[in-house]
Amino acid sequence: MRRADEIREAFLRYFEAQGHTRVPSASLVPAGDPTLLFTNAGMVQFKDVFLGLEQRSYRRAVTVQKCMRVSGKHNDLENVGPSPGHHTFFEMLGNFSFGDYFKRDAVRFAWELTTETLGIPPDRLVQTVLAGDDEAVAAWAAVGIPPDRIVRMREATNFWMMGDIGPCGPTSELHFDWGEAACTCGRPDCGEALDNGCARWLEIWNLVFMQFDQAADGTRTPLPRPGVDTGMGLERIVSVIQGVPSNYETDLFLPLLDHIQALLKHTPAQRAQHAVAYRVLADHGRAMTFLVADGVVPDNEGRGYVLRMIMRRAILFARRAGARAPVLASVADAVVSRMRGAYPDLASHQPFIREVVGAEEERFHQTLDAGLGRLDDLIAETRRRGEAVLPGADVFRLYDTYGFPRDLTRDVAREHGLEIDEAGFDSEKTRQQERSREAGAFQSDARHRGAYAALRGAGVSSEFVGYETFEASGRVVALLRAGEQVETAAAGDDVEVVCDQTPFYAEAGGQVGDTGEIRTPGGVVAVTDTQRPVPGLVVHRGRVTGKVRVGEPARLVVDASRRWDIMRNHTATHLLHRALREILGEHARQAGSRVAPDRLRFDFLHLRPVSPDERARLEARVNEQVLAVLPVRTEVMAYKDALASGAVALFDEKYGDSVRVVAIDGYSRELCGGTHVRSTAEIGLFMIVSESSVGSGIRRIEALTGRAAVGRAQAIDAALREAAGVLRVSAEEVPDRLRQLAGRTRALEAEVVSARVREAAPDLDAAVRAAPEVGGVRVVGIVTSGSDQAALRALGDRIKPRLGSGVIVAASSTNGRIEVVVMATAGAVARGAEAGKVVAALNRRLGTRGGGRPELAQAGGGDPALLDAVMADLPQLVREALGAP
RNA sequence: GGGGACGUAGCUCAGUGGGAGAGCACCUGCUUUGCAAGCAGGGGGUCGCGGGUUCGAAUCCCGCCGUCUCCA
Repeated sequence: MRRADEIREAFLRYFEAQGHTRVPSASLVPAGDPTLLFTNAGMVQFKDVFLGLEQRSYRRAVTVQKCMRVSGKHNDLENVGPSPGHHTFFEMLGNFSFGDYFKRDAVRFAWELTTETLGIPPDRLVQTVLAGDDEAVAAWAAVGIPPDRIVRMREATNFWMMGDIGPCGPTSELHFDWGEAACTCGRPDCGEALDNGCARWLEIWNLVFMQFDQAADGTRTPLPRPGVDTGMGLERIVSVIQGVPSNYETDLFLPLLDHIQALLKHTPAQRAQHAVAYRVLADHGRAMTFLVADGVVPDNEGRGYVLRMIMRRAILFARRAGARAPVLASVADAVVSRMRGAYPDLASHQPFIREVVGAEEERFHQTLDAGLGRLDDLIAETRRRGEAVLPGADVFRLYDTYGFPRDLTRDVAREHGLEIDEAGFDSEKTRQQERSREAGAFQSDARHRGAYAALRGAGVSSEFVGYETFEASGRVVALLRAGEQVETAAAGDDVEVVCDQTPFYAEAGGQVGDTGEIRTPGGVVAVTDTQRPVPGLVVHRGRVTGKVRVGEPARLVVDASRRWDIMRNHTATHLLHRALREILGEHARQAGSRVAPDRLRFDFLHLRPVSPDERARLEARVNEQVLAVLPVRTEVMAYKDALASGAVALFDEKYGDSVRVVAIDGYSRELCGGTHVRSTAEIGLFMIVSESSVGSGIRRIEALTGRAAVGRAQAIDAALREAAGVLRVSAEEVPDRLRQLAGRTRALEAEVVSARVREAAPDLDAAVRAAPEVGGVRVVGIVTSGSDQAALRALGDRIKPRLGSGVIVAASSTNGRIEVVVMATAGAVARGAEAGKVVAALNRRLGTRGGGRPELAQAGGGDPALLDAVMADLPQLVREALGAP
């Protein structure tokens, strides 16, 4: 038996021996590809190469690619666990030809590798081709497979397309025959040709021959330089070679299953009983570990949401298998120790993985606890109604709004002898799905790149010379107006200009595009933005004055002071990245950035807010590097050499085989195509202006450098001086003085209320003594000025105990309007003297508006001039309120 | 991208247009010295932020921010 690690390495070595370049696995997060949630095949990182948009220094490549598949026609999350061969995360072995070898060699390599290197008996392998692909049949014949043994299939299984349009072609598949005993379909003619899902036949390798370019109308034209893209699932080939029918019985998974058994303290019998849960934990554990290592953190949308779903599913299965304590962090440890040999960066991210995973597991338990509480209420209510089924809408709300899983609801309901309305739940869920689908989904970006891809295909390209200079001479090689190629552009036109060389930096890696001017003999284009829609093509966007023509010489001049601001911010971004990892921990990797002239924005992985102390240390640390006057150097080297030298690569960026490294002497090394100052001293000053959250697990820092930082420092200083002047203290004393004043203001406000009450106090006793009685209810009226409703309430509260039983009307004329509070004691209310009724009567006389409850009512507005007369007439008013004559 | 819920004292939360609350925690005193001690008193709040409606908004409406959650 051969170990999976050996098989993986044997694959890479075989193709290296055949002249292939070993290319590292790309991140699970596809670089700059909004059409794809995760890298789901080996060819993803070569997509632009196949599309002819990108050149590599090699024409043959071999990879072991990390892949995620969570949804699609062949793979739904529900299958993972019950099925022995489905995974969310897997490794794809692949070899690629970019216009180099084609069918004959691809077939020969596949045959040699499987039968000789891996030693699979030839008679256990079955070949399929697309019906009519004689070239493929001939290729197999060349390695000794009789054409009558080759299975011809339809386009549905043996034709591959990247999307609606673009490269596509026939495929040839290699299937493994587990033998008659493995047959599950039971048909006498059981064979691969039936394509009926029989377990006897296992697809192990798919060879894609990229032969055509499909247009939007469905027509296919032959590609000038056809290529090859193959994919073989590592887990499957290992199961074949190790002779086990389930991927989970290979040495890729057994150590994980053993670890889980120890974690759950299960006997072998219990392990067998919970086989599905074990598979789910092992599979999802791998997916989760690799995703977090690639910078994905649990979230409520996009990739992070998929990660969360996977983790929660794993936790639920663990619970079902008897787990009562957190398990995921421990599973992640097992994955790291099993896979760190092939993926060394797993180990360096282990602390962060543990933290992310542990926090998510804890959060899910909170969600479950909260949901259980709501479910208890729901069950009690259903029983009270004498029903035996929980309504589908309620069960769905529990799931949709509170994240409480349907399966758990069912389990708990059954413990109480109740069922759930499954059909009702389903129809609610269907409705929600329809709503969401209508709102749109991911869309392809292939179309709008069409015009640029055509230019590139016609041999148009631009060389960037802006690392060394802000000005250059070139020639206008293309003009676009409204997306169409034109020969000339006149004054006022908004155009896109392409020149053969340019000092303008096109927006990339978070750095914004340059602005400036392009001068030609006949006119000038004021450039407001620079973009690179496809590799190798720089597009200047701007408005024409005069006239511009294709073929004219051009002088390209970048707005230098703006570019300097950008360069200061970009170099500062690198310093900040390094400082973050020093101070917060190595997990604090970049998750996005924007480098503009007026500020820089930097997003990074971190699970907590950055404390004021950490923020101050970050700022100080970056400024230390500025003051150290460190030289900034760039060099171009091979990708793997750059990584070996310790350069930081970003997981959401895409790199060719040759990369540029920006090194800040002795402090930071990053792969980066951006523009930088020559020495950190040129940054001048670095200042953090804000720290915030942009989603779970990701924080954002915004900062300034150079001119902007100085301007801000001056503005803050001026504001502080002004405040100090107003407060008549030194700048340092401002915070203490403000605290003191705020406290004093609060005390004074309280004082005013009690003073008003006290002031009125001598009158209170008199007023109470003089209070007339109307219909058995004593009536106290009191008028002040300048009191708000809170003060009037306080006044009423003082009168109440002296009165015993009765109605109190406290009024005030304040700021040209009346404020009234009416209180009625319980006894008065019992006799019909409700505060609300009294206020209603007052409203009629005073023009105030308001109301309230029987014990307390308030009103305001009205005409203060009427107040005294009306208050004198209070007894009559109360009489009306009582309904007496 | 679409939907739902939540945001009130340090914590957990109640409060559906009329006086900002409870439990726990904290402070003081008394009592008691035995397991979540008791009693009395007290401090602590921009009711997420900003608009609007209203005589009056924690409460209703709009926008924003944040958190949770489902779907794509």
